[in-house]
Amino acid sequence: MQELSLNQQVRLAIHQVLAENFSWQGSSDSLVINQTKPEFEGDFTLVLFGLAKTLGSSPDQIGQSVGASLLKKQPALFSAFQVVKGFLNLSIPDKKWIEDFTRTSQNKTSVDTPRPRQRVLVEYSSPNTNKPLHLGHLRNIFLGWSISAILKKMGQSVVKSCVVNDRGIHICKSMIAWQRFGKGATPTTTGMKGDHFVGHYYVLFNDAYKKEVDALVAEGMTKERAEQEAPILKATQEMLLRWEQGDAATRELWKIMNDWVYEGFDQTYQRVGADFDKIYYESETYLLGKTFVEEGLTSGVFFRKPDGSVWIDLTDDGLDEKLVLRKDGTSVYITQDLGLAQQKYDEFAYDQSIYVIADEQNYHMKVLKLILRKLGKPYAEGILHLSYGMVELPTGRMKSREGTVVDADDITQEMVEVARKKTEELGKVQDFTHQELKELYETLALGALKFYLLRVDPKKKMVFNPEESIDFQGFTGPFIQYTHARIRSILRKAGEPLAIPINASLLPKEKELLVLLAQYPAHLHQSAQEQNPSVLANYTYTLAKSFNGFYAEHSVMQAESEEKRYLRTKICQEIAATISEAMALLGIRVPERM
RNA sequence: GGCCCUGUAGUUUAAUGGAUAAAAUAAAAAUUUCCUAAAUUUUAGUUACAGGUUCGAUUCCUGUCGGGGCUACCA
Repeated sequence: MQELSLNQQVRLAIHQVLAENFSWQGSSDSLVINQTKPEFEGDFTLVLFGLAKTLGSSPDQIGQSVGASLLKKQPALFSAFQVVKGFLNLSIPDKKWIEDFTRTSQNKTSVDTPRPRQRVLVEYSSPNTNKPLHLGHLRNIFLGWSISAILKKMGQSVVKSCVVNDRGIHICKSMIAWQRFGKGATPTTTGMKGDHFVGHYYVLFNDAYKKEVDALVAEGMTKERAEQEAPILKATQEMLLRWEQGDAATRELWKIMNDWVYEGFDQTYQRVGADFDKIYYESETYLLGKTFVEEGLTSGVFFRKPDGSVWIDLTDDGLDEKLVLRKDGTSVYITQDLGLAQQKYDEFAYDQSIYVIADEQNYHMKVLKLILRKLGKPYAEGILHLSYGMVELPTGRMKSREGTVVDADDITQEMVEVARKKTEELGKVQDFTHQELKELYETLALGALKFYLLRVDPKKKMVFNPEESIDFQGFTGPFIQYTHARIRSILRKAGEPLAIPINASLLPKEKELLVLLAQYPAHLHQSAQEQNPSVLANYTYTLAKSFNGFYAEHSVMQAESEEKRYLRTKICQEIAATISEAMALLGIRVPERM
């Protein structure tokens, strides 16, 4: 049988006493038990107000009664209590903390998974193939990767997938521009990374398009009309049509340009540590949804308008009528997604299908799930939109057409430069080989970048200021990496502790660390449950911060006694291991030295 | 217009309805004969506004004002 954590032991004990003393019927989960605020004596705090109401007794009376009984019944678990203004503060003896610490550190794998193993599909990073990745994509990638790692850690079976939007008007724009302005240039002849190369032609398209629109407007056409009539746009639309008809030349150019982009994407993915178990290409899946249209018409979920287009009426659900098939018979975005959802289910029989997509698509995802539900698809309920806020600049939203995007490769390289500069200034690793230095810079650069994007609640939009760049000090990845390197440095010298002294007393800084370490599983669970890596990021930072306070005040190697040296060495081991594991779940490596 | 999200120190972010709202950064200062000063310590500064529910509201509800997104026979 698995032993209970301290937290659970306390909760259970309180529950038992309440049942005995007051015949209380509530569940132990409904008890509000917090960590005691530092300005009060104690470790755990039971909030009494809610109980006072249901028990018809004063908070003070309940607190006194429960406190006294706990002390009497479980003197090994509780050493003291105090009732302050409706709060029952309970103290746990040092011995108990150390016991719990040694037990959990010996039994590291006990991040228990009570829930049955589930099959989870996580889709993240679904780029268009007409331009390179930017900072927003990075947030998406890091989130998706991290949540996959966290769910795996919780014992679930995770498949990471990616949908490549390789087809459509956007890539045709780059193709047209390349035909007209490219003069046969390639990434090789220009020395450009493939995705940037293709993105360059996307920009050229927009420049040319804008010029044509302006010219038409100057001739007296309205802007709306001009935007539809611009010859280069017409040409693009014709190209898309030829693509759909399977025109060989069009398909060939399309393939060449997409391959250039993939080469570029792959480099970026590899550098930032993104990987996928399954890649879907829109060009191979975009027709899948059409079978749904027949099915929906038959079952009466969809209806056909006189012009031949097919719709679904969602007004009863507070939404609009939504088109699922154009009058010309071609399918739209939502229809493709219906088909893809089915395909994913056929292939992986998932319990849960997570889509990591920006919150601008909240409506779309709501509709997707709703339609599948109306069609009676059993897997509809497993669909989950992990909606994240977009990364904005101080001036507002990033716009690729206006050239205000923060490019993913650029920002990564910038971080590497910062890492190099700082490392050289500090001069702590002058014995590193060229290769070791290179690796260190990558580790630090990506640590800074990933932590920056993951420390914020995914649901919230975030603002990135290119002027200020990303810090290496304070609430950052490198801060935690540095803390890890410091600990490892101690451990290289200290060796293995021979015994952990159960009866040692704890100094405040030591105890603080034990308390924090005991909270790790709870934070891990929370971040999995909320699908929110920032919980883990915040926790890890607090742990590192707390260690640095300890480090400044106490010496491990020169401890007051051998007993203390062993205890502190053990604490160092556990902190390092926890930091390392938590950071790994965020996709961040931690160095031995820096 | 309709629907959804959002408003916390100068700035970027925390806080299952719980005690005196917490960090970082920017600012001012202090700490290296001692395990890595990418660190630590100290000082000053915040819940848009008005109501309501509650023993208790940053959190829940209503309204006002600000910001954003969606509302395509684009993806």
